[in-house]
Amino acid sequence: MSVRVRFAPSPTGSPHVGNIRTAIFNWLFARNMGGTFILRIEDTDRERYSKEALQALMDGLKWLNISWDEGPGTGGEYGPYFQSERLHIYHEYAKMLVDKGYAYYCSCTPERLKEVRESLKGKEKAAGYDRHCRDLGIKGDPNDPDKVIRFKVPLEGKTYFEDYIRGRIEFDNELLDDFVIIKSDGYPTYHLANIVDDYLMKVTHIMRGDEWISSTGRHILLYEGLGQKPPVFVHLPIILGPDKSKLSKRHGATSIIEYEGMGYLPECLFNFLALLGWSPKDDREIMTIDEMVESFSIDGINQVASVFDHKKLDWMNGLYLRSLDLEYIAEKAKPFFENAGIDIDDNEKYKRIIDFARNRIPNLSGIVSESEPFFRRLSFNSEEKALIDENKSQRIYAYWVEELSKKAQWSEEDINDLVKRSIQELELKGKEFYFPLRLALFGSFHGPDIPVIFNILGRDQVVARLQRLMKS
RNA sequence: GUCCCCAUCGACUAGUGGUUAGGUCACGGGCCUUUCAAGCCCGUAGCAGGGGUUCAAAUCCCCUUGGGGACACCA
Repeated sequence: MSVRVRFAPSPTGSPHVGNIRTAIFNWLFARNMGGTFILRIEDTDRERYSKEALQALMDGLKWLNISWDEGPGTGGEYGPYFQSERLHIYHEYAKMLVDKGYAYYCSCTPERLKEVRESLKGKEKAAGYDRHCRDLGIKGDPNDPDKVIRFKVPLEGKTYFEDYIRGRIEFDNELLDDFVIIKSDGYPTYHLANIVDDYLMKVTHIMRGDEWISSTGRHILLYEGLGQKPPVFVHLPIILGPDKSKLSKRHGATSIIEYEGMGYLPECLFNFLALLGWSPKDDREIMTIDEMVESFSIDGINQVASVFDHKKLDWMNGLYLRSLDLEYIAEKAKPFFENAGIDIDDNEKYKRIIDFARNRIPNLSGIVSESEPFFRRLSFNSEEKALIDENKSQRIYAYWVEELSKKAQWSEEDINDLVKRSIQELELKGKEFYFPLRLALFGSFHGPDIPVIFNILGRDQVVARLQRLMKS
């Protein structure tokens, strides 16, 4: 049987790297097995639903090149893929569960529930609900605004399941409460919608975050109620912040949209996230999508939560920045220059600058400040001015202006020769030559090699920059 | 508090009874070099603790400790 997996996010916020990592694992698994990757939108929480979040989510997946075989915009024979459009289906199954005695209507008010929870606090075997309506035989309809439908959890016994990477996990039924499956607004809870959809969409493997383990007992019970065999469960370790607590806002960026904004490359983020909790079991780290698809396996998934290490991300992104096609990087960098209001119409010059700047930065957000000296009119502080005005410096500038005017075309070799000649003829030490010259051309003591600067600026610009600083 | 999950360098990980415990990031040192990056080389650093099982345990079992997650008409 062909593998079918799904990524089922809830559009309630910006796409979190933890969720995206789950998407990556599912996608990789589907592609590796030649199976189907489904995108299903779990929008049953109307309070927290956000249209922007949905858009950001789909944009994020597209940015990372994660395509879905079935889902919004793509269609598929098991749709619709928005849970909000499947209410009649959940109602049908909920009614069936009630009819078969697996569930019941409950008319307890939120106030009463709160009181019950308070009174149960501290008790040893405290479940959240006291089963007040369990045997009242209340009649109703899923749409009734004053009733919910609850699942009738067996009072004793154990419920267990076999996790693919953790083995057998079991729960005491008496610790589970009669959880809600249809809310008073007629929408299903995650538990019901999830199980019904996975069953109807013929999902074979559920790969989801670790935090779902404790709910899985309920899900197993639901499958039993439906008379179905549950799919394979694969619970993924979660991603932690540097302080080892669940990765969240206070650890800095958590949304992939933010990473895009900071100038991380999708290729890198995909690679990095894939390696968080998964290993190809050899020493490879930098891998293409195809290589990851080729070597992906559930057996390579770790059961340990992993810390999101920004420093390693930076290293990896720098690597991608330097090794990917120049045209591509230049294209990705454009928005950063546009935002800074820098004119990059001279495409050849622009690309030379990118080629220089890209190997000195961890992400594209730094590319503007790195290459800015090539665009703006240089300014100097008093210390720098003093060096510029020194006799030795002035002699260098004059010598270069004169030499450069002799011909129009200068190769890298020519410039290197000129550098050597200058040092000899003007009888200077290395630093006495390089510092003033680089300062004049690049505005800083530190920076690119002289031939690199020359190559980017071109002869005329170099001459112009020198002449501006010459005392006549 | 209750239930569940987890435990190899600071971080990501390889390791499935016999290894000098390997790789990567970070860190330290060196090389290259006019400088800053990049690159290359070398190095520091780890099996949480305690009991078993076994000729042999990072690997299997138990306990302790530590960390994490879940306990909603949210997912």
